Amino acid sequence: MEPEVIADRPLRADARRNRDALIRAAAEVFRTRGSDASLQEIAEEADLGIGTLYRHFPQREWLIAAVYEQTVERLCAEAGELLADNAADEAIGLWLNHFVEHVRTHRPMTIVLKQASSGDPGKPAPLLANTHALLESTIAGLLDSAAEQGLIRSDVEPMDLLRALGGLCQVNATQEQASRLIGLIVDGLRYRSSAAVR
Amino acid sequence: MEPEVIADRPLRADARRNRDALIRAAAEVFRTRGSDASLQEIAEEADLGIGTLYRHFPQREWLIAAVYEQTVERLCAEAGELLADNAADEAIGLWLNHFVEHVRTHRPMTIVLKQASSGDPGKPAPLLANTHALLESTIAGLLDSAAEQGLIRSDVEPMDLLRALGGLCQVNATQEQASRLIGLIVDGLRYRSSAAVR
DNA sequence: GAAGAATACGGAGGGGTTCTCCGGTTGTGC
DNA sequence: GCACAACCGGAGAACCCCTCCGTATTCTTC
Repeated sequence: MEPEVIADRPLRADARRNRDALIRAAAEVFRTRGSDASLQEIAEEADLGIGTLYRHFPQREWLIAAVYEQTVERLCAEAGELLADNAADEAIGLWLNHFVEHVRTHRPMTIVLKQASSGDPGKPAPLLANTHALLESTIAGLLDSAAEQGLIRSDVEPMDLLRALGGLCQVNATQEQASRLIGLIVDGLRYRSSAAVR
Repeated sequence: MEPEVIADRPLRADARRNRDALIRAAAEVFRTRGSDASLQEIAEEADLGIGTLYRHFPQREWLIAAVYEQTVERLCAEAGELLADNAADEAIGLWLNHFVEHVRTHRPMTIVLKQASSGDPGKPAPLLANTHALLESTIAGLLDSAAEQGLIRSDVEPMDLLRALGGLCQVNATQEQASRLIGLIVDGLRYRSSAAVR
C-alpha cells in the first residue's frame, strides 16, 4: 500500500555489521537447537538486543532464509556439474537426492523449502523470492536438458518439480527411503517420454 | 521403561465423558483457529480445566490425532469403492487426490499425516499407531490390486506411497497443482509395469 | 572536523502460551 | 454405604513473541 522504501539504499555500517552477526549467531543456534530456537537466544548469542533482531528480520522465516541463502545457491550450482557428468534424467535424480540429503542434516532448511516451493512468494521478503527464482531456474535447466534429449516427458513445469522437492524435504525419512521416493518421481518423469522403456 | 499401565482398563464414566467433550471442542476450535490454536481455549470451549486436557492428551499431536481419527477411517474406507468402480491404477490416483483434497481443507490433519507417515510410530500414542496401520493397509490394498493386474510395478512398498502421501499433504498447493504431482507419482508407479505404455 | 539529520540500537514490558502439581472431588467395587 | 482409586481444576512458574520509544551511532554537508 505505502511506498515505504523507494530505492533501498545500502545499510549503514553498524547495521550491516549487526545483520551479519545475527546471521552468524542464528546459524549456530539453529544448528544446535533446531529451527524453532528462541529468537531471544539468537540475539544474545550475537550480543545484540532483541529489538535489533526484529528490525532486521521481522519474521522468523526471513532469518532462516538469510542463514541458508548461500547453501541453496551452492546446491543449485551443483546441478550444472551433475548435468555435465551424467545422463540428464539421472542428473535430476542425483540432484534431488543431493538436495534432500543436505536438508535432512540441516533441518531448519525445511522451512525455507516449504516457503520457497509454495505458490505465494513475495510475502516473506525478497530473500525468499531470490531463493525461489534460483531454485526454479535450476530445475528448469535440469528438466529442459532431459526433455530435449527425449529422456523425460516435456509437459512438466519446473514449479511442479519444485513443489515435489518441497514435499520431499518435509517428509521425515531415512535417506534410503527418500531416495526410493525420488526414484518414483523420476520414473514418473520418464513415463511417456520418447525414449520410454517398458 | 516403566510398565505404567498393564491392562488399560476402560475409562471411568466421567473421564470418558470429558474426553469426548475435549475432542468435540478441539474439532471446533481447530476448524476455526487452525492446528496451533491455544489449548487453553479448547479446554474452555469444553468447559473443563486445562489440567484435564493435558491428562488426556499430553501432547498436542495426540489430541489432533484423536480429532481426525474417524476422518482418516472414512477416507480409507472409500478406497474400496474407488477400486470397485475404476481401473486399479486410476483408483490409486483418485484416492490420493481425494485424500489430499480433504486434508487441504482440514489443515490440522497435516500434522496427523506427518506423524503417521514417518518412520517412528509408537511415540505419539496408540492413536497414531492405529491410524498408521489403517493407512498402510489401505495403501497396500490399492497397490496389490494394481500390481496383480500388471498395471503398475510390483516393487513399491506401501510405506513408500504413504510417505509420498505425507509429503503431498505438507506441500501447500492448489488442488490442481497437487493433482499434477499425484499424476507424476502414479505414472512413476506405472513405469516398468508389465502393461507400460510409451 | 563539527553540527544536524537520518538511521539504528536496546531492553523493559504487555500479552500470550505451555505444562506441572497437588488439594479437593467424584465414581466404583465390595 | 464406605473406602479408595481415579479423576478434576486452575493457580502459577517459566517461557516466548513482539512493540515501542528514548538513546546512541553513523552519515552528510559545509
